[in-house]
Amino acid sequence: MLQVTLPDGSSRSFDNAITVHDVAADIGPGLANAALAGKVNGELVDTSFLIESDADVAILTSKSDEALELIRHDAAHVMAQAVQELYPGTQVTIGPAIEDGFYYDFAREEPFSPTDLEKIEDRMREIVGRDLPIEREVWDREEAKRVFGDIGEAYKVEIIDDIPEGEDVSVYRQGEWFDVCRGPHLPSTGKLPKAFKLTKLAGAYWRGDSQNDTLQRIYGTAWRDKKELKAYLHRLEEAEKRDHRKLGRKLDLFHFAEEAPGSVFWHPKGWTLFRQLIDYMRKRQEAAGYVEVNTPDVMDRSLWETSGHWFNYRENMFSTQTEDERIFALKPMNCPGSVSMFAQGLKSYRDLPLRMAEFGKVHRYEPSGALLGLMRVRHFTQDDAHIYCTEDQMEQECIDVVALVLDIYKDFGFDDVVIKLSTRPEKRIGSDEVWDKLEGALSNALEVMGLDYVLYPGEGAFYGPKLEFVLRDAIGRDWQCGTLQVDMNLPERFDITYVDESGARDRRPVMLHRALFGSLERFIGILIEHYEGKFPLWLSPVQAVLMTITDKQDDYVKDVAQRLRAGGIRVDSDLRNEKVGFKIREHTLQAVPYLLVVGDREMANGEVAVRTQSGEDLGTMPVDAFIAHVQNDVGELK
RNA sequence: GCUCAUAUAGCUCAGUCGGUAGAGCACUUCCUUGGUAAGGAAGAGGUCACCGGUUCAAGUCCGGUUAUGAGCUCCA
Repeated sequence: MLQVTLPDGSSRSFDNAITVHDVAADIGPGLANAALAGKVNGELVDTSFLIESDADVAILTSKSDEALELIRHDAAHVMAQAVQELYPGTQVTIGPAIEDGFYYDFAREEPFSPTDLEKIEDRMREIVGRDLPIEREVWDREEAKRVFGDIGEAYKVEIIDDIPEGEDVSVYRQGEWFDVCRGPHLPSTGKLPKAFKLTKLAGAYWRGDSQNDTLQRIYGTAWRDKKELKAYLHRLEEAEKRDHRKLGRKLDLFHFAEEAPGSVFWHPKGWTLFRQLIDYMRKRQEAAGYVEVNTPDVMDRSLWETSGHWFNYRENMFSTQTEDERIFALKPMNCPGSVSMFAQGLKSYRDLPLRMAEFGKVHRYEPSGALLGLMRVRHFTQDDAHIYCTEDQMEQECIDVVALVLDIYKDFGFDDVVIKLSTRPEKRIGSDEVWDKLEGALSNALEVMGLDYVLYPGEGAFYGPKLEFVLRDAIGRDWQCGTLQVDMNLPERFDITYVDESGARDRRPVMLHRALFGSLERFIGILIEHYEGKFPLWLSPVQAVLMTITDKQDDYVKDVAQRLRAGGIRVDSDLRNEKVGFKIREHTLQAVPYLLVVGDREMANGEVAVRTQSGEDLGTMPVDAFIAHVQNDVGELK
């Protein structure tokens, strides 16, 4: 006798051991047919899993989220089978489910072409049509290695070697094809919904290590049904319209040129945006007790030797040799300049915490393949700051930084920001006691504030742990924007000190590195996609456009434009010989918040007719009333 | 840096089998003076990314370089 308890609390008894499928069949034939997998005592299993003692059992159908993962994993297997049928000699490696889909990495001399993807997709549908039962087998480890070795699957042999001793080597078989896999899987290939699509081809390194062989990765997406697939593809299309590179061109914000890869040419409108953000940050920082400084862009090699960059970061630095054979480098980071600044003159404990901000332009020679629009550039501006404080002050300073960055993000509508905490890496400097202190300062700050975070063990910088504040772009890529790092290394290297209460001159401050936008370039890239180019009034490069109906209003409009500018409004005038409908359309597409139409009537009354970007008609109002309206609308952010 | 792809007018793109390049929008001029998402006509605009090769002939085929894109790696 064994008893099975279902999620609703009801239970069923069976005389002998039974499979998950049997349990489903016992409940009803419809469920037996729909069952894709089971959950036994919380563990995901195949429908063929044998239940031998009392257990909590749930039947998973395509409705559950876990089933969607199974579907994607199965799609990867079906793809691998299709690839090996079509291209014999291709080796399989790994193929997991990922967000929205799956991939599989293959080893094959000849590259796959985009047309191959169509063939593979067709073959996948055929394999689904064959409705091959998917069966789990447990193999002897050495036997498994021999079989996979014999058929030339060298990577699989490595994978089998990596399965921990004592764990089963499970092999899943579908028809002639089989693969080492932990599972679970669907009962048969016919259960895989024909709602998948192969999306892209890419190179990938074996085990994610650039020292290893390059494999060919095929990405696909898979869903419960065609409707979901269609919705996903539509979502992608919509996201593409938000692409900051497209909008940057359309809205005339910036461009890139071949001569300066990874460096932005900011156009007047884009630079206005940039300046608004700097003005905003400056105000926030001043209110938070920061001072602002500026340090040189080009500094002598010796400074970079002291900071450690010359040895640890040189391949990422732009350097230059002058006529007198001195070697200078463009700063890749602001910290060494900041520390030099701190070292200037005598500092007292009374000066701490010293919060020193700098809008610093940094240059990093990033790998060519890493460049991406505004998101990853070689020349960017950080809203950087370094906070020098005592160890006792460190935690409160961390709390204040986290509170400030989250509050600032809120002003842009980023309410739930992903926070990552990266801790001590294997290669590091400093004692474990110091690391305990540094990591504790960061994690305590988050915990005191009741904030969730994701832990990335071993991902910290060699000199200290870091917090990252991550924002997502239109197509779902995550970008680190804000960052907070604690550092006891640089103060040591530069031997900076302060005088304490007792007059001792050799007290070492702790140093916090923080950037809130992170890079202005990247943050603007995120903002463009976030707002789809329709910036809030205070950020809009052009806040209002005055447009005439006929040339009789030209002089009046020039006069009104002067008054609006005097009122602090960024305004353009459109005096072109075009119909007003044409002008409305054009400036609406340019996402100008206020469109001001001026005809004879407005001119006679000293008014403007106001229309918003969204098409709302605010009617006519005197010029001063409009200025007041805008000033009110911009609010405190300005 | 690695794998694959792409590069034609300011922008978006077409260009078949190798035979000296085309559209729409934008731009300029003219007509039109029109009240809330595209008025009309004409014109100008290209060393087909760059370097080399094959060929009687290259935007088109081949090789290299650069840049860009997707992903990988990296991201102090």
